[in-house]
Amino acid sequence: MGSVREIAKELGISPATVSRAINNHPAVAEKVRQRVVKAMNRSRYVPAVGKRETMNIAFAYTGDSSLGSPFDAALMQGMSQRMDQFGFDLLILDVRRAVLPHESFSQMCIRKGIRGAVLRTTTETRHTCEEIAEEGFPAVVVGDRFISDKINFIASDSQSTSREAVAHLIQLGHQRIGIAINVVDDSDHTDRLNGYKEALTTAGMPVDEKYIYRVPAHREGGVQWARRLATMPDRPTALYCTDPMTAVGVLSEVQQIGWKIPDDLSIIGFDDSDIRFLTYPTLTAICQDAQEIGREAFEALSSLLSWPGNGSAEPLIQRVLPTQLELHGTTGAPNRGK
Amino acid sequence: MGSVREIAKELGISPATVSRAINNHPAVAEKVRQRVVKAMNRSRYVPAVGKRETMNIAFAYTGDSSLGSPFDAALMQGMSQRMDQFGFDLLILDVRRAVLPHESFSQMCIRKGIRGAVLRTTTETRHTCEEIAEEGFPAVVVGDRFISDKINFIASDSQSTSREAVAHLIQLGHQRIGIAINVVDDSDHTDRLNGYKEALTTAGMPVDEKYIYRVPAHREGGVQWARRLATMPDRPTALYCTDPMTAVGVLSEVQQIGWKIPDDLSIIGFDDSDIRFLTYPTLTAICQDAQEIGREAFEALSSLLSWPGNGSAEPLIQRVLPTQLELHGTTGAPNRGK
DNA sequence: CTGAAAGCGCTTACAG
DNA sequence: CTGAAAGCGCTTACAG
Repeated sequence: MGSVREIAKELGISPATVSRAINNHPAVAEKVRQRVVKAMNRSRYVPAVGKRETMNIAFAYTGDSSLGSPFDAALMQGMSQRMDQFGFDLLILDVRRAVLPHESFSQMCIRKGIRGAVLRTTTETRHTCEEIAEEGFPAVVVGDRFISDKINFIASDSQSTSREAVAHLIQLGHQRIGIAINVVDDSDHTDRLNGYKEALTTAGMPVDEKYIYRVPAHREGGVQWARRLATMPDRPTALYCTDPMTAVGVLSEVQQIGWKIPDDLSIIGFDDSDIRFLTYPTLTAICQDAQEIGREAFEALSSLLSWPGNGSAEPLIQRVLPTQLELHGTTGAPNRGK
Repeated sequence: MGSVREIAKELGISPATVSRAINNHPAVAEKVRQRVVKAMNRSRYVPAVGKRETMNIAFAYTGDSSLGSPFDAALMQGMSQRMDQFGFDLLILDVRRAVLPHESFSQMCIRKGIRGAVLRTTTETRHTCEEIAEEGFPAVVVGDRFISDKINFIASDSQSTSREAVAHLIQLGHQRIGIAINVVDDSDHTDRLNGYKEALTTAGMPVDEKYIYRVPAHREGGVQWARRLATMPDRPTALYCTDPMTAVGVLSEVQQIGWKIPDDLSIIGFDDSDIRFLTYPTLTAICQDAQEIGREAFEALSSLLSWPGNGSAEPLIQRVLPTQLELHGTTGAPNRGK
C-alpha cells in the first residue's frame, strides 16, 4: 500500500502536491491531479493518517444476521431515505465478527469510524444491547423492546392488533382458532400470542394449547405445517400466522391440497412489506411499517448525535409504533358444510 | 467533538493513556479504560488522525437507488456471506450524493475509507462506470453488461433462457404470446425481448408489435395492465413478464377477475429470489441467482484488491452467469374452449 | 501551480 | 501501569 511519500517519489513531485491532488485542492494542475489519482489507485493507496471523513451509521446485527429478509430490507430502505437527507452512510455490520478480542463495542466503532448504531437483536443477544447502552455509545434498537431506562428503541405494538385480529375471527363465527408462532421466542412473538389469548378470554372462549402451534418462521415451515394440518382431528377453521413467510407457506400449500380459501380455512398473516398483495386471495394481515421504524430509528440517532456532549443527561428514546389490521381475501365465515 | 488531549485534561490523565485506552492497549488499568471509554462516548469523540482501520466495500448506486428490491436484498445477502469470510464491511452508498463538487469517484472513496466498490447502474448512469474504470479504482458492476476491456462485471444471461421459455409456450400450443417489458430499457430487458423474438422467429411465427407491452416494473404496473388485458381483442393466451413484480401483479389481478390459471392465461415470470413460491399457483419463471452474483462480485473484488499494485496489468473480470427456466403451476396448454 | 518546512493529532518506544 | 517526549504520515500556510 503506497504512501504519499512513495507516490511522490514515483511521479517525481513533492508529497505536498500528492496530498493536495488526492484532497482535490483547487491549486493543482489538472494533468498532475489525474496522474496522482491513477497512481493512487494503482498502488491501492490507503491514507494511514489524516482527516478521513467518516459519517457512518452502522446497521448492526448483534446476533445472527437476517439481512435480506423483507423486514430488514424495508428497515434499510427507511433508514437510507433519512440518511441521504442528513449525509450519513450506512455500514452493515456483524457485531460478533467485527469486535476484536477484548475490544468493546464502542472501541470497535471508533476504530471503524462509526458515529452511531442501529441495533438488531436476537433472543440470545439482548444483553449485548444493555452493554452498549452502558458504555454510552449512541445506539437505537429496532424491532425489540426493553424494560430499561438506558436503552433506546423503536418497536411496534402487535399485541392489541393481534387481539383485534383474533376478535375479528371470532366475530366471523370461528370456534376453533389456531395460532402459529415462531419456534424461537422474542418479545414480538410473545406479544402476538398474548393478544391471541386475550381475544379468546374476552370472548369467553377457552385457550387450548393444542391450537398453539410452534412453526419455524419461514415459508418451508408453513408448507410443512400445512401438510400436517390436513390430517388433524378437530382442526382449526381459522389460523393466525404471526410470521409473513409462514403465512404465505401455509396459504399456498393448503391451496395445493385443494382447499378453497377462505371457505375451508381463514388465514390472518403478518406483513412487514407488501407480501400480502402477492398472494391470491390477497392476505388478510397485521401490518407493521418497517420503513417507518427505520426512518424513526435514524431520526432518534440523529437527535442523539446532535446532543451537546457536555455531560447533560441524554434523552431516552423509546417509541412503540402502532400496527394495522388489513382485511383482505383470506378471511371469511367458517364453512358450515365441513 | 473531543480530542485525545481534551479527554485527558477532563480526566486528569495524560493523552498517552487516553490513546492507549481507546486503542485497547493491554497495559492500561481496567478502571481507567472504562472511564476513558465513557468520556469518549460522552464527548462524541471522533479520531481526527491516526491509523483508523477501514476495510469497507461500497455497495454503490450510481443512479436511483433500488435498495429494498428483492434483487438488491439478495445481492447484499450474497455479498455479506463472503465479506464475513474476508473481514470486509459493506457500506451502502448513493454515489451522486456522496461525491463532492469537482471530486472524482476515487477521491470520494479514499476520503471515506472505501477499498473497493460493487456498482449498480441505471440506463442513465452507465457512463459513470466507464469513468470509474478509467480512474482505476477497484470496482465490479453487478447486473449489467458492457462492451469494454476495462469494466469488470458480473451479470446473468437471460436471452437464451428467455428464448427457451417462449419456445416452451409455443410447444404447449400457444399462438398468441405476449411479452411485458419494463418501460425503461436496460441491457437485461433488451436481452429478454431479443430471446422472445428469437423463439418466435425460430418457430416461424411473426413478431407482432401489438403483443409487446411496455409495463412499469412494479406490482401496480402489472395490476393496471391486467385490467386492460381483459378488454383486448385477440388477447394473448400466454404472457412472458420480464419482471418479478409485474408478473405477480398480473397473476393476482387476473385471478381477481375470475380467470383460471393456467387455463385462461399462461404466465412465465422472472425471479431474483423466492417470489415464485409465494403465489398460487406457484409461478413458472426464469430464475436468476442474485445471491450468487453478489458472492461472485465480492470474490472478483477480493482478487482485484489482492493484486500486486506494481503496475502489472490487472485482470479483467467479466462473468455472465446462466439463468434457469423453472416450470411451475402458471403454464399449461391454451384453453381451446375460449 | 509547486516545494520546503512547520504543524497537526495521535501513537509509541523509553524510563520509571 | 503511567507520563514526557520523540515520531508518524499527512496537511497547510508561506514563499516563490
